[in-house]
Amino acid sequence: MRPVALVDCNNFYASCERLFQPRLRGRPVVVLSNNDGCVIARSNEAKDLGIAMGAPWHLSKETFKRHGVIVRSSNYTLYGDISRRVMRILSTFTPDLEIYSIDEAFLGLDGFGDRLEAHAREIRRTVLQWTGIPVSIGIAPTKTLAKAANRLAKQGDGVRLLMTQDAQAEALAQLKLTDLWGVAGRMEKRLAVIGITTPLQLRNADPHILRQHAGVLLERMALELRGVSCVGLQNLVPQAKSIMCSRSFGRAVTTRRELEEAVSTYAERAAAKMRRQALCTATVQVFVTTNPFKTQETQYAASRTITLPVATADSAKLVNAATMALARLWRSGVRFKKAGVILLDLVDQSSVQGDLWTSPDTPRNTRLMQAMDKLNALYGRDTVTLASSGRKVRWSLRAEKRSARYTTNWDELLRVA
DNA sequence: TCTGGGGTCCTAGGACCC
DNA sequence: TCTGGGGTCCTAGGACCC
Repeated sequence: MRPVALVDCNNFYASCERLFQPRLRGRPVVVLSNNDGCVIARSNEAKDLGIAMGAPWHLSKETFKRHGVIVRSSNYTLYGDISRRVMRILSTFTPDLEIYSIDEAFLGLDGFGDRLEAHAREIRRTVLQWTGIPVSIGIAPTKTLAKAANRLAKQGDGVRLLMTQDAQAEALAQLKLTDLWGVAGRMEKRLAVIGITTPLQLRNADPHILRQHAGVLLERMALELRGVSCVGLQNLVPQAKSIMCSRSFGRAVTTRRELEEAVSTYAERAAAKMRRQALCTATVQVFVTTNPFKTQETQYAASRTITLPVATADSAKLVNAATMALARLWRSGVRFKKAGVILLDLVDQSSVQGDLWTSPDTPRNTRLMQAMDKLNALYGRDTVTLASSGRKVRWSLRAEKRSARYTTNWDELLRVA
């Protein structure tokens, strides 16, 4: 049985804010989302006041004031920086580290025998001492159980082991279904239909019945709750599969021009983020929604996907595609509240290459520069590399998974472009 | 007036092909 | 009047996570 630890920073954003402002310690602190829209982090004191995750600020301002709640706008640059420091420390404790989110990591802890708990306490002490961030650690044979252990660790003294069947059963008996990793409101209702209302019932349920009525994820979860590991540790950071940029509007948008401007900006930002990861794509999706909180207003939510003939990392082409997708979503008279652009089917720019033959009549350097110019125009600046031998120029870009083709035929390349 | 943003995975159903 | 069936691919949408 290979023990897995989940290390989770307590109230991460709120703890980060406290690092540099000691006066925040011991007081209720909340951190707000992007446009100071809603609560995305709470200190324990704020939780004790009953402030809910996701609570809209404009509805709770008065209550916050009354209780002396300290409110901060979010500072993602700071949180990212502190996160990297915490993760670096964790990486010194094990070679098996999976950074799961900005404030959580799974650690493989093989070979510690009965010193597991002492080791966990050492990790906890070190992170706190070196960064000032308090963490909780749950240890179990599977990730799902480690998650549950972590939740109980937070209620206790910061470390919780669930390495035996007895300990696991006792722990699951203390939790609600929705405390489990992967069960939220909708799934809770679906499980209730087949008579499952507690984590222990889920653990003991027939996996085949679960798969039929609640999907393959729940089947896997039941196995994980029994201590059968189905979700392995990933210590390599996987390549992104999609990159998104989206925003809610401060007020409803009703003109096509405004909506187009917003979507163009998002497409550019998403493309820039994609290039930073040396990826490119042929698939651009745009989505729009009305304000779901205004239930008396007519609701509209839709998305459209455009597939380009060739993959690219070039902003202009992606913006163009996004605009085309938006044209199919536009409806006059609709009060748009949010829009976004998602780049899908991302692939490595360097994973595709091709050969082209240049004219022997021009000097080699000129030929290369001409080739580079053409490829840059096609795929976006700095996304193409060339290597030449004789008249042959090998260019590298990216492979396209489904829809985009690549070709070494200049005419077709230019026509497509 | 004011309710986040960035992801992953799964599935239902339509299009299309033979 | 009767009006295939099976397979794959793709899209949109749902559910969940932090």
